[in-house]
Amino acid sequence: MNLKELSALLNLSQTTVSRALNGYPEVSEATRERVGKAAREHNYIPNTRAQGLATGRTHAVGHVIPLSTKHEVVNPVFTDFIAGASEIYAQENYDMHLTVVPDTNEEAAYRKIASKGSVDGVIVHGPVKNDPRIKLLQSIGMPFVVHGRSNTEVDQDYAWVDMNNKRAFERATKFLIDLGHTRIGLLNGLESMDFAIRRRAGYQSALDAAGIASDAYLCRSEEMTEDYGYESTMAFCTRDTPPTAILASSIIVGIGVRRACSELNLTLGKDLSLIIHDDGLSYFRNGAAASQYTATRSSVRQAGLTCAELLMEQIANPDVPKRHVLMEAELIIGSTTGPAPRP
Amino acid sequence: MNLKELSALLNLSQTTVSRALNGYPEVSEATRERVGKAAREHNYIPNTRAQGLATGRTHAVGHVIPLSTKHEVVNPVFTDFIAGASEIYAQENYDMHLTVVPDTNEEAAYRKIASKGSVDGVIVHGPVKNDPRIKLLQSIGMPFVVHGRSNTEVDQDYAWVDMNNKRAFERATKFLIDLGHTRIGLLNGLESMDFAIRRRAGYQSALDAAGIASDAYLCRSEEMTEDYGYESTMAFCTRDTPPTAILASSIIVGIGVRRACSELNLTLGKDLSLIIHDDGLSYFRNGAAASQYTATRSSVRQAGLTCAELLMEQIANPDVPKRHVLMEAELIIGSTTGPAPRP
DNA sequence: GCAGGCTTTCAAAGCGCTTTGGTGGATTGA
DNA sequence: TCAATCCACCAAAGCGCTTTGAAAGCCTGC
Repeated sequence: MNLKELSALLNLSQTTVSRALNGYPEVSEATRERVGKAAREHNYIPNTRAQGLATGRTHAVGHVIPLSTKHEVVNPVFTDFIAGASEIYAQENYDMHLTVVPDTNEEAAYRKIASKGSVDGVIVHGPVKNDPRIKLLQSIGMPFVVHGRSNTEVDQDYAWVDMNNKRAFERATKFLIDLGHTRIGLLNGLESMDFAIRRRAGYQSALDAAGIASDAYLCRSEEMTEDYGYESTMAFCTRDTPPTAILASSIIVGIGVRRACSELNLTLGKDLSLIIHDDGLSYFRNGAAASQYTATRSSVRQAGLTCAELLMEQIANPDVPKRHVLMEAELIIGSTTGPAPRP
Repeated sequence: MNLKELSALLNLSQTTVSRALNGYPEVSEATRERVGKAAREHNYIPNTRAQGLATGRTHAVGHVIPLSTKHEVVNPVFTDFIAGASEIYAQENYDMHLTVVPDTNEEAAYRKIASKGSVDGVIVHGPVKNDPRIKLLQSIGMPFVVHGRSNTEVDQDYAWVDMNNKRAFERATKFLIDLGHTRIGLLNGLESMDFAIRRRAGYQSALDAAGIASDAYLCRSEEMTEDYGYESTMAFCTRDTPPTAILASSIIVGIGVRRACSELNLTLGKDLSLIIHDDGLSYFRNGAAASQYTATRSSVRQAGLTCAELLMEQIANPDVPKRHVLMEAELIIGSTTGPAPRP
């Protein structure tokens, strides 16, 4: 059933039917109801492509996942972000397009997305240092919101939603230092990514403030898998002077650390302290059990929701000033931290 | 830059430019090259909406996530599936649309997707028993592939890709029985879902074969979160007669079981045996470490890839007979299983 | 030298919608 | 009663592409 058929059925022009359906005032209440009823009865739904062609609006947004960050799509953090965003999309009747772009020619990919005209705006994932995509999207003139930030050298006139990564990791590190730890391992995410750079900076800043020299061996940077946590802990603990505490960039890495500990017969919070960053992942609740992790917590689902909101806002009104949202993480005290063991 | 502008620039008709770009034979090699060059130089990319309107093809597929399965989007299993599928999409230059539909009016949602005309086909996730969506999509006439199956009462003429869930869980249960276990807990997924029903059947069938009565208390059904594994194990083990073995539907549930064990000071493979189903999740490799889980293994990423392939096939040629792919799981022996402890 | 057949190009219709710019008829005010 | 206003509706253009049907130009071969 299309507009033409429906209007023929009703003995009305396409114009009138279209207006009736879209709530324009120049239609009598009587016909509006008649049209609405018929549309419902015959399951009439406007063809989005045609609608998009005519209006220039697609009612869809794109999420572009660079393949360069290895497999960001499969990152549970990404998944929870998407879930948050799609709450807004469902509500606003927007579609979500997922595009995985190979890193070979990212610029071309974004240009393509823009000229294909299949989305009204995009969310930029996994910003790196001085991310070229920002300038690119600005020049193309496509509305976008960045999940995270790029560093400050780039023109700041873009919308972003970020967590205060530096502050969170600074606090966590300081918390460990206050407990007497001096050898603190950092299992960071990929340090090509902006968030990881900031976390590293926070960690470093707390060490500096306490006058503790940092040990390059204790700082690792990888994709945040369970295995990464496991392998790193195993490597750390077969060393002469293992760290007495570890800061892990994700609960998933933390799970790997825990597995290594149980294999090595170390008790978390006693033999080894652990603080994780808790994104509030739906499948990995860091609840109030005896084994709760000490954590910096900030909901990535909420971040997704906020990003989507900002994007909707920008699409609706492109001239609105670009907003920035910086979320602070809470510090949750669990059972995985304790005073540094005496040597 | 659009077709009109481009053809004006080249002093050619839109027809010729379009044909040149789409590889039609009735264009001289000379002009084809001239057109191709100009298109590249001016970053001309056809507008998908217009192309879609004209051809009836969108070059996009839809993944519809029922919200009824609580939050399937955030299920890491889903995520890995998507990653596999998008490999094919990237290769075939297809877009992926993600739609989260509230379970209130699923039928309407699918109809809507069909008439909106924004996708050429869909992948059906999380089929339940006697899933109404199958009949619906068949009647609408939209190409689709089901990840999983619905039970056999439904007309079988549809394409699906599934893992042999029954067989896998039957083998795993038998493996435990052979080790002397008789009280075997089952931490199943949501038993509204087809896959969970089959797993349950496999479990039951092995018990029956061994003449072991099943204990309703030992069978649980929930969303496969880490917490579910943890809580269930805690509940089991504060009982008079706890199970000596557990079968968990996902590595994530298994991780929760392990956490509970370390909290309860139980050694996996000695005090409690555990077999998980391992979907081969990218962020949770069940590698060859000392703590490797005994598992039934089948790559969900591969399943995603295969689903996408079948869908492409069907879109290209709707009259092709519907294919079914049934993947067998391997049984991997790790360190989390051992003989049943003597009472 | 010209009908017939190729090759290469084009104008125009159409995909399903929105939107512009009317039009005809009822209603109002003097 | 007639011009001025409104109201409710409509025909047609246009969004950017593909595709049909036709035509122009160039070879053939008799």
